[in-house]
Amino acid sequence: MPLNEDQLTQIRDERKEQIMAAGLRVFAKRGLAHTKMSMIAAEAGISHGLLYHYFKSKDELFLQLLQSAMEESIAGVQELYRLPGSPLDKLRSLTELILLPENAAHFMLIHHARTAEDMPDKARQILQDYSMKTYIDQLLPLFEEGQKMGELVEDEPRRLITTYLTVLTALMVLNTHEHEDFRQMEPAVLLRMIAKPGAL
Amino acid sequence: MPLNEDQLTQIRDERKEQIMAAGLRVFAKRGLAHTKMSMIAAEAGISHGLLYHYFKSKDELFLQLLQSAMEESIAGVQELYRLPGSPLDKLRSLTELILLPENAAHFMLIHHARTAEDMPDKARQILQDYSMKTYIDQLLPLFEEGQKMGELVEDEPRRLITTYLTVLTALMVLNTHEHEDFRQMEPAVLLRMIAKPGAL
DNA sequence: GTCTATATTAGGATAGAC
DNA sequence: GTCTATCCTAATATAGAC
Repeated sequence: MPLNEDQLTQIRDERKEQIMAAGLRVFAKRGLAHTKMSMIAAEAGISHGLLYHYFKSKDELFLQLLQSAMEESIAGVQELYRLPGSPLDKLRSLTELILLPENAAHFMLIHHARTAEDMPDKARQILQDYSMKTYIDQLLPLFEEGQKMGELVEDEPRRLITTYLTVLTALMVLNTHEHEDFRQMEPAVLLRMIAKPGAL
Repeated sequence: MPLNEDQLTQIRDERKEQIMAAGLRVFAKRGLAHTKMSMIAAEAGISHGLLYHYFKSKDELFLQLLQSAMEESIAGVQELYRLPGSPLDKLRSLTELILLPENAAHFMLIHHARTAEDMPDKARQILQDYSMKTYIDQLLPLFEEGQKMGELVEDEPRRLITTYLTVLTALMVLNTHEHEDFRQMEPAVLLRMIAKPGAL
């Protein structure tokens, strides 16, 4: 018996999800240029040609993944404000969140988009839409409150946020390549950069 | 009049240096797989074919560059002991050294070797020869002295060194892509991770 | 919807002229 | 010692069979 409209739609949606999950894993590990479509096809367990049935090109697949990775990372920061605890507690949560291995693939994808030399213009556009400034603006109230409460050092807040985010960003990149030389960071050590000594 | 033996040797040495300098710049930026031999030739201002006259293959050129980058980074750490000042002063110098833009290319080359998926076995061998353990062993006396003097926190020293080097390594990678979003780190902020509050 | 050819181009490596 | 022309493989993308 033939498949009806709904069943076909469902198959298509499932396939697309399956391809995007596979694409995220492979792109995160190897970057855009060095990922072959055949790798993604193999990772997703489908044929090479079918990939092109769902995504017009390698770039298009990458761009869709980048867009959703950016959206999720912004949403992650916004979530902080809904957590209980002091500003320092929330920043500890942020630190843990960023260092979580499950999240590494998203961050790595963004890293590749930021650093690869031959990114399509569309990718640069997406990166600009969610620049560091976006994150700083979101975190500013939290840092200012932490300083008022005496939990955080007195440095100029935007500057302090940039510094801390830079370190976290750097670590999440390293974090992806689970290299035995580099240890899993303890949030407490990192927080010493921004917290008043007594507050930890 | 024909060139004599010495002059030919000199031309060859100069060319080789010229190629290696160009190769370092391009490999550091783009990695092994994504660097085309034609890019290095263009950067060095010579033809594609001449490159192969001096280096058997792309891999061979990369491996020679990796080897010397590793040797120089180890030598840099050893230099610390010849500097004047307290252990904390020396660690401040190390931090500055690692964050220096002039050194970024070397570190980036090593980073690519560590993270790319398709590195030749020879590269993995070189990386093992100069693993994190090498650096830790070199820095251990310095950290122990710093702890004895009350300048550094009391954590287990090898663990503390690993943590600090991991952060520095992560930053030097980010440092390479001079991205306006990420600010140049101030050593003082980073040193808060390892120094006793009073010592800074 | 899915697969197996196939066209096409890019890039590593070599050969041979100068 | 240096360059240009060429070979050859790998990988993106498409066409067409099922």
